[in-house]
Amino acid sequence: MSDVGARRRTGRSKGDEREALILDAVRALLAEKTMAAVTIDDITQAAGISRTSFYFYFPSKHAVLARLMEELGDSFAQTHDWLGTDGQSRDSLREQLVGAESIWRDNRPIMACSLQGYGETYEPLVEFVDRIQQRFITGLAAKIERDRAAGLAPAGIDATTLAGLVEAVREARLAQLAEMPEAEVADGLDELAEAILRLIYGRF
Amino acid sequence: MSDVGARRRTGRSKGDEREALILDAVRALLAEKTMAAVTIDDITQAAGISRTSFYFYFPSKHAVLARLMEELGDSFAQTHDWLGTDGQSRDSLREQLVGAESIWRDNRPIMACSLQGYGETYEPLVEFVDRIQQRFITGLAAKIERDRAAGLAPAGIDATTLAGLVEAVREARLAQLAEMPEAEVADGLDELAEAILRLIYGRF
DNA sequence: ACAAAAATCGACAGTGTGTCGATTAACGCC
DNA sequence: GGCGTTAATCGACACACTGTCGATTTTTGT
Repeated sequence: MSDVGARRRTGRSKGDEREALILDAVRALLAEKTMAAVTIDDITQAAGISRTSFYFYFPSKHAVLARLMEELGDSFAQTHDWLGTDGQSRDSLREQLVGAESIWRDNRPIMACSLQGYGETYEPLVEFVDRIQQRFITGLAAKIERDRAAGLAPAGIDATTLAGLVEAVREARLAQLAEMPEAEVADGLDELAEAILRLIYGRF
Repeated sequence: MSDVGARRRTGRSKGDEREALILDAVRALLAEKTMAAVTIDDITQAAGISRTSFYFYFPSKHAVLARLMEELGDSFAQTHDWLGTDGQSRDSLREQLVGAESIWRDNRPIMACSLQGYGETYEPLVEFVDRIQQRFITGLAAKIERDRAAGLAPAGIDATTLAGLVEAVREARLAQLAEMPEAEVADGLDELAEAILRLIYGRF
């Protein structure tokens, strides 16, 4: 269940348990406050450990957030199947959006941190978020070029740029939807799908 | 040249001058550091005043930023003429974007603060940014509905929602463009205009 | 059982914020 | 041109949060 870092040589338990405790504490705190407002003392108090113990496990608050996000990065990677399709594939797109929205909804506070620009000071975090976005953007750019070559999509905007624009609406809207009552989500996703298709395939 | 707040009864000069000094200092500092990294001591030092003097003029760093932004709010309001047109009016849209981009470029650090989500803790600032966005969104929503009634634009997405999506791409892209060399801007704005038109008028 | 490494602790030093009471400078008026 | 009132400035303080140290206690492998 361990064998994670090179820090502990054998499969210890006490430490990993504490680590999980900290992660949980932060998750819980994030439900009430914004990350910037959460203090180390809040965390240690919630986790029932002492200040110094925290620093034994993580070098800073940012590092905790990074860990929290890493777990999510994998989830998102699994919702990219639409990128593999050809043409509009509206249903596949919708499915992809449904998946992404539910990740957003389930991890609202954590996701919010990234676009609140928290951790602008902490390079690793910025890079990490960037990498996830880039993965989506390059994937989408490839799909767009494929579709254009097949005559399914109009030219007119550089494929990578366009993919970036799509990513921007997608993210902005998912963030909003995750804040809204679940009943309105279905419509919201339909609209978002329509918007994305217009961006890529729209003519006028 | 004064008569601003109710704080000073007569048209003093020393105070206003100092206030301007602080504003300038922050503007200058913002060119190097991010707002979160700028400290009050940085400001007072750059402005050549003492810590307490700063607090005489502004209650906090946020307040300075708010002031800086207010000045910009007016500028933006003047670039909304496209919203009054009917139909695509690509040229007018482009013009509007050119104007907005140049404001962005000239005030990059300040604008960046708002979308870095700095001041998430400071309600007035959040509200202010919101209000500016809302002005654009409601204006655009009205235009969209007008165009739809005239049969110039397809239905399918709630007008206000769509306006919000447009605002999202617009802002995201303007932010990026302001970071790029000026030579690439022209193309970038063409692409952005195309994307916006696709969102509003696109069919497929 | 016993050394080595993991984990915990209390106390400290640094940095940044915002506030207080007191002091100095500027104006308005007679 | 002095004199009260208000603007402006100052140094020092109290507070909150971060991150680090050296010392101490647990845990664990053999």
